[in-house]
Amino acid sequence: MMQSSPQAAIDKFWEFFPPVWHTVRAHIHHEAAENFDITVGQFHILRRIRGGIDSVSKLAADRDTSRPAISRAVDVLVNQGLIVRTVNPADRRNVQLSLTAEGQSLMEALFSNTRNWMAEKMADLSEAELEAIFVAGDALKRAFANKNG
Amino acid sequence: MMQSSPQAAIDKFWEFFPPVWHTVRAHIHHEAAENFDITVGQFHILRRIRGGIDSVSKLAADRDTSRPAISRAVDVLVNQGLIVRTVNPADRRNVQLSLTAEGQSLMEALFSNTRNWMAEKMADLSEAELEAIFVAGDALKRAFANKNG
DNA sequence: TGATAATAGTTAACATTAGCAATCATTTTA
DNA sequence: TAAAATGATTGCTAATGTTAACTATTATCA
Repeated sequence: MMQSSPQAAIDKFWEFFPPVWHTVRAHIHHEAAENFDITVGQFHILRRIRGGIDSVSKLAADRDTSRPAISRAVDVLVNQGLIVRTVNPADRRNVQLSLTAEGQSLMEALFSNTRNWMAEKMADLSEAELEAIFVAGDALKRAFANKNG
Repeated sequence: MMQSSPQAAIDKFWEFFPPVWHTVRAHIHHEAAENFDITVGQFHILRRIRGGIDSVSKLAADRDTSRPAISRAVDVLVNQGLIVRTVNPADRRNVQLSLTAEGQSLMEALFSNTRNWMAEKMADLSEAELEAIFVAGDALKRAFANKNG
């Protein structure tokens, strides 16, 4: 094959990454708004809290946004009953965020919904292609998903 | 290997796709704001115009956003001298958008900058991994990047 | 110890950007 | 030709982001 120079891989990246992410994001946007009454931004905050990113500062760092923006978004989610704030007794400045039972079941429903949709879309991928997603995913994560952005 | 079920591939997708995209987006955000004085949203509009998506309606459809939002963003870019509006003589309702010389050179500089940054990041990927990016990219594009989002 | 700095989070004021509804001009359809 | 549809823009309102200032708590260090 011998087509796989880094430059060509970068071209390929720009060919598939934005449209694929856009499609997935659009699906979540639609589902989240239509069936679960949350925005994509809220979804991504809930997703991170579910993944253990449990403070305003960590969320702000992880999303590359300001603390005030997160603080307000958290306000809304608390009022919606999806997450709770708990003061950390070990450091009373720190407010730990966690999903409520309702928040958890919402996320599980939304994830399961999205997984089913993705599984349909990926149904006719070959074994080799699925394997390539593993290899490429690990490679890209190693190359890009590290601390120094 | 035999690990490559669709379900496992979906897990992998969620493991690498958001953080990788976030890192790339953060780099562009930083470069675009710091050195070129445009926002990420503006960058993505310029990128699409550069790719031949040349009207407000097409941009709105491609970005899954409203025409008014695009129209106003275009206003800003026109005032910045990066794009021009040209009424299409064949259909005078249609306003065709194109990059000015300045817009073109800005995009070329930003792309080249980003390519260099990506090439550094991807420098130590193996030949097999680069090849996997091709296969996985085509597969994901086929699965997700089609008209019915 | 006690003053000072640093950290976590929130609030305030302001700017940007998004959305929907309505409008204008132009083209297509019946 | 009259009515419907399309492309683009503008007015108004809501959501979201940013910086600066403020409160409370913890860490530093002279």
